[in-house]
Amino acid sequence: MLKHGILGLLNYGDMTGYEIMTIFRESLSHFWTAQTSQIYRELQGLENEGWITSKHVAQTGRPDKKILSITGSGKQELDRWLEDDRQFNVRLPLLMKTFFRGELDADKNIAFFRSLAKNPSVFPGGYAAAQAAADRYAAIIGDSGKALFWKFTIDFGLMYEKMLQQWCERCIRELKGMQHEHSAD
Amino acid sequence: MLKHGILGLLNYGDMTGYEIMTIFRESLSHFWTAQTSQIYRELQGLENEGWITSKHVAQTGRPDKKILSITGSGKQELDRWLEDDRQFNVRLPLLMKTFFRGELDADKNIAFFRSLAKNPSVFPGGYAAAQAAADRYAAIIGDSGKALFWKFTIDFGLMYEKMLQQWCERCIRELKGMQHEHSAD
DNA sequence: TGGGTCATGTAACCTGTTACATGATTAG
DNA sequence: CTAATCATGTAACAGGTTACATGACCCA
Repeated sequence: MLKHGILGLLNYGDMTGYEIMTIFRESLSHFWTAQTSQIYRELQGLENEGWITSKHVAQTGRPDKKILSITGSGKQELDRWLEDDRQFNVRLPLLMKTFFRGELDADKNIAFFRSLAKNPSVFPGGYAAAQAAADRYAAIIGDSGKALFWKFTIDFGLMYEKMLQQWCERCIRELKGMQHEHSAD
Repeated sequence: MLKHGILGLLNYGDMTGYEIMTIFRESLSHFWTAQTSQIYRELQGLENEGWITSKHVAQTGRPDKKILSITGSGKQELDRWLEDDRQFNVRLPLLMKTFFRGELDADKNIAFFRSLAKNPSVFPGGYAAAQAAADRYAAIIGDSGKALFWKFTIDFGLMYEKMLQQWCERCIRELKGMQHEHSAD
């Protein structure tokens, strides 16, 4: 996944690993976490596969850099990956923990859901910042059709956050209902 | 995550690896995928940590089995994990692909969102089956407080699916809007 | 003089994926 | 007779996490 994400970014234009990292932080990181070290490792993998090539550029006053470009076979691989519509493996750590929270007492659980509803999980920097970053890059990419899909992922994040809040409220209501039943015994 | 999920299941009562696997398929697998082989590997890890113990039971007519039990330190570890409310790493493969779908043409993308909206992603066996499994195990666990959290995860799945459908419809509308603009040129 | 930016990684470890392996009993 | 159920794994590889490493420039 990450490998193809990086390939997708390089498809917008040539970049250094450092630039990939900074764009990644403002875009893909909203739905995929990765450390800098992993990005550099994946870049080596992409080069080994022949999907990207690199050009060493000496600089004075700042570190030398490696400019990376997608190759023809890299573009082909990106398209192949995009066309593959199989379902993806689910992985929601939040639910894994929720599932077993019956071990903890109701007050702790209510506090948990309250804090979850309050803290934005998808855009820690806020929706506006995410949208601003998307607009900034849309101008660079210069293709409104491509930028639209960036926006779609931001829309998803917003809708997800709203849904999460509703779910939290519902869980809190049901937990409070249980508490009442108990005190009525 | 998986390690602690297995620990949580063993906290309901003693089980064999095989039983963990079957319960897993009807519960945790809705938000976490894992192969049988990984479950057995994690079980070895749990035993190495001293969080579970095993008892070999010889059987005639069917394979011998290993009955697993959570230990005191295992229960402690489970609680420690549950109390740790740090945010989790996000990982939404669906959005990774969506982000770059601008490479494909609008018709393909509309078809993609249509199929996504139609096919239930969280409960491939249907909501009713998931709920039935939860009820069945609730009777076994015999603790309505714990069963409530199982239900919460199913509620989440339902709300997520509805949200996903709305998102798909919205994306389709915007893509169609773009097509109109083009044909009006 | 201290922190942020630019710029690159290595190493060890842990977790997830894919493929393979075995074999008896029981229900249709 | 054949498929499902019970019951256990190993091996190799791919991908993600954590910790560590270097160093010059520029701005406050």
